[in-house]
Amino acid sequence: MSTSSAPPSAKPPMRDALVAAAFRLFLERGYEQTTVDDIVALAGVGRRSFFRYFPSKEDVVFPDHESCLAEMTAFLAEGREEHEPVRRVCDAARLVLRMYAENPTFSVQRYRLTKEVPGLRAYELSVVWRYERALAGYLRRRFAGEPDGTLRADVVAAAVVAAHNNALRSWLRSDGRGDPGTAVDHALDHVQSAFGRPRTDRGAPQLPRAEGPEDVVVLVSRRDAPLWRVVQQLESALGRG
Amino acid sequence: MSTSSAPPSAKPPMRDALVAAAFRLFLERGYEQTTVDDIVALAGVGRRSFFRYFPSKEDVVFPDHESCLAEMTAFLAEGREEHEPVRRVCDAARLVLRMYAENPTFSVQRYRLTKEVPGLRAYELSVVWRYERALAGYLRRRFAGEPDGTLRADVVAAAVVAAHNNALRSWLRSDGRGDPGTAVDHALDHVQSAFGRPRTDRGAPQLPRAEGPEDVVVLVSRRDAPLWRVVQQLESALGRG
DNA sequence: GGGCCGTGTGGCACTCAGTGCACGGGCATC
DNA sequence: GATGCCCGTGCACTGAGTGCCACACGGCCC
Repeated sequence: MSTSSAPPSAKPPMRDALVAAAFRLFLERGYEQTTVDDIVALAGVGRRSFFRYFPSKEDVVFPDHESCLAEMTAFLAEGREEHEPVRRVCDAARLVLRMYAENPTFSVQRYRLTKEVPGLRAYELSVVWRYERALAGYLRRRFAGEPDGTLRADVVAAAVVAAHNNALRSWLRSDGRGDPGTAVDHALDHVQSAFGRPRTDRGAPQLPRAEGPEDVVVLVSRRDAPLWRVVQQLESALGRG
Repeated sequence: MSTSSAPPSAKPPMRDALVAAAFRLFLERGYEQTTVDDIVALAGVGRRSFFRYFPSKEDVVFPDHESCLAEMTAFLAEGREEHEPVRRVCDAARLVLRMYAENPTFSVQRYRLTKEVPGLRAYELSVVWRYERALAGYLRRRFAGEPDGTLRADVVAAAVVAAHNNALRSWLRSDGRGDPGTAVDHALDHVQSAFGRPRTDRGAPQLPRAEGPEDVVVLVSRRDAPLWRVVQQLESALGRG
């Protein structure tokens, strides 16, 4: 029952006690109405110890993001060349979803807090920003050399984060009922179909082969037609999106 | 010459004096090494007056974003049905660029500050977030009723902001030399070509007319070819991108 | 002119987040 | 048992932000 026999990433019970005490007070009297002294009094520890575990009062609301960010960084670092870049960052975003889905009630409580308290919202933004920069950094490396590589990397990273958050928030608004996975998959598919450029064509292309005339599309367009319309017609001609 | 005759948004000179004093100190000894007492001492005003004009120490670094946000909100509110939505939010983003471009040296100084100081970075994120929510709110209204309308709205807004910031930051890194407009236009074109689906086709399309065979492009593609490659070929065939 | 406002400003005291530092107690090692 | 170390604690301090009151200035009515 003791946690003292787990050398790697042993969870200090004190940390968890602080988080529990903090959330109890935050929920019953609000974040700003709760002082750090209140928290440590309820947890039965010294005030100084709070700041040993959490650099700031806001950090106690997001106790697991630091490790999740490290997990995402590792996941992106171990990415191989054969991974399609956009697909890879979508999978990385799913790591964050998994963390939220592991503790639905906790996630919903935190969501309600961050929605109400401006300071927590700002803090969450800086956390999300670090995720986004991790994704963008990975994409920049993968797109290196391509024209507008960094631009595309930044835009795709932002789109992936936005899609992920859109689905995540809608799940959180529903009190964490149901499976958030399918909604996030759908949202990320949306982004992937808009941006996904398989890079596998440099190695083993695996491009599906045309097998007959019915697999060929001929598009006739005016040169000065708006590109969006051409793409729109092209999409419907190809039977997509 | 007096400002007493301008009831709406009359600029108190005290506000400007505080901003000037603050930046002088921030630049010469750093943001965190400068206290609010230092600022008010240099500006020759009382400490209490500082917090009359700026709700927090961070606000003095972004003295014009509040009005710019109001400007953007008004710009989006006056948007007509005939405006293509994605195009409209791109134009709204250009309002922010214009604000930065109006004071290049100030913008560059602020950029250096926000890059170094984590607290300012977090504050800037919350400002950018409000811009993004304004854009997303507009798009949600325009996409209302469409399947995945809110998802598309959030993703497009995030992409527009990311593209804008990508170009803006590269301009800021170059010490504000040159014209940021073309880079931002290019970045936003990138987003528009990925997402732009004009709705004008319900009204008067105004499609340009082809005038001869040299204005016609014929593209032959396999039906199962990756869309991105087809678009790429299409772009070069049309002489764009 | 002498009161009566509303507004802008300064001063003061206070709360609270966050930090530096030094102390004390367990705990392993030699 | 002495040494060093890690962890938790108490204390004093800085600095941001707030509430409250006093004061000065200008107009306005009586």
